[in-house]
Amino acid sequence: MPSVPADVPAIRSALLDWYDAHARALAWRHGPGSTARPDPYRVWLSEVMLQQTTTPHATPYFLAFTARWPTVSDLAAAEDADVMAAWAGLGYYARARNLLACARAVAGEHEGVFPDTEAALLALPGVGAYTAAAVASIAFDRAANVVDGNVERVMARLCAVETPLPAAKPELKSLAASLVGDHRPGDWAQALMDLGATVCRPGKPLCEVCPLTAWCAGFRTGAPERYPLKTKKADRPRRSGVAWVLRDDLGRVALVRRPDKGLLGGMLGLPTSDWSAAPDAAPPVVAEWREAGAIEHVFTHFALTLSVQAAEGEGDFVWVEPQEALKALPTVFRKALERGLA
DNA sequence: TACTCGTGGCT
DNA sequence: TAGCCAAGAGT
Repeated sequence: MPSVPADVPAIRSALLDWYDAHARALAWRHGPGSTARPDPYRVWLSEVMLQQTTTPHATPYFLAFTARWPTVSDLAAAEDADVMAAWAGLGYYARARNLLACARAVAGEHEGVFPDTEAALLALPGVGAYTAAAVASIAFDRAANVVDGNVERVMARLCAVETPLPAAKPELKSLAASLVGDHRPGDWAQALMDLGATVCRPGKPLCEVCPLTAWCAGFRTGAPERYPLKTKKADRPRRSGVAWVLRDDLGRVALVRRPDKGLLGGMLGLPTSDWSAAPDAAPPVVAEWREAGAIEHVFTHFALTLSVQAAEGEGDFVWVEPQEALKALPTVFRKALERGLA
């Protein structure tokens, strides 16, 4: 078990100084050391959007959501379909369902005001250990232990942790906890994450500009990029199926609302076969189907080839104008629809 | 605990 | 190009 970093006050001071000079300007962030109290709604919304999602990808969604729903009460009053459509393309759609559930819990059970403790935040839908700690520290100035993938990597390098992920998670969290303090908790959390994102990067870390090299055991090994160690992941299987692009005499596209649970849950989608079926699976309605090609899409745990067939016809579907459908669909269906319309 | 759950950019 | 990776949560 690696020891707690020596000289905690010096490490904290060095990183906070670095943050004051190098903090990134982000849509949801006030300047470092700002006395303006961040809006908990915006902090929470940004943290949910940033779960497993890059800043460039999340930023336009954050701007669109805050423009359309300026407060948590506005979001709580939104239609489910509008929120799911606005989330389309961002991925991990359970986040959008939980986002609405959380907004409605805050509006209905907390009088529209976000709770200001880590424990109370943790009880909200879609708010886990990371997000509860992040909102508590950034929005409410609580000394919470904010641990994401960046922080895990920084700790693994700083302390040269030889245990591979994911088994090392408790150890890395404990190391991060030893550095948390009451001074500028929100800035501390963001400084650690910014350092991981821009300096202590997964590949080719920029140790020459890092404020922590004096204390970094990984740096002293000469190969800091080796950390954190990881156990090998299983190979990604390949699946296939058929997607059907059916258009009525007005040119509208036939869509289906997917069940709330499971892949792409709660989202609109094209009618498809099972994604293990042979390409001759039975179409949803009788029509003169023609081959329109195929699309590839890679999910987290499998790769998918969808053969696309197109036809004109009628049936019991959600009929949507093609331009609207393209905006409201998850990427895999957007790709298939574009192929079917071509 | 281990698996499910998206997407796009980078190497 | 095929894998890696990103401010994780729910089950």
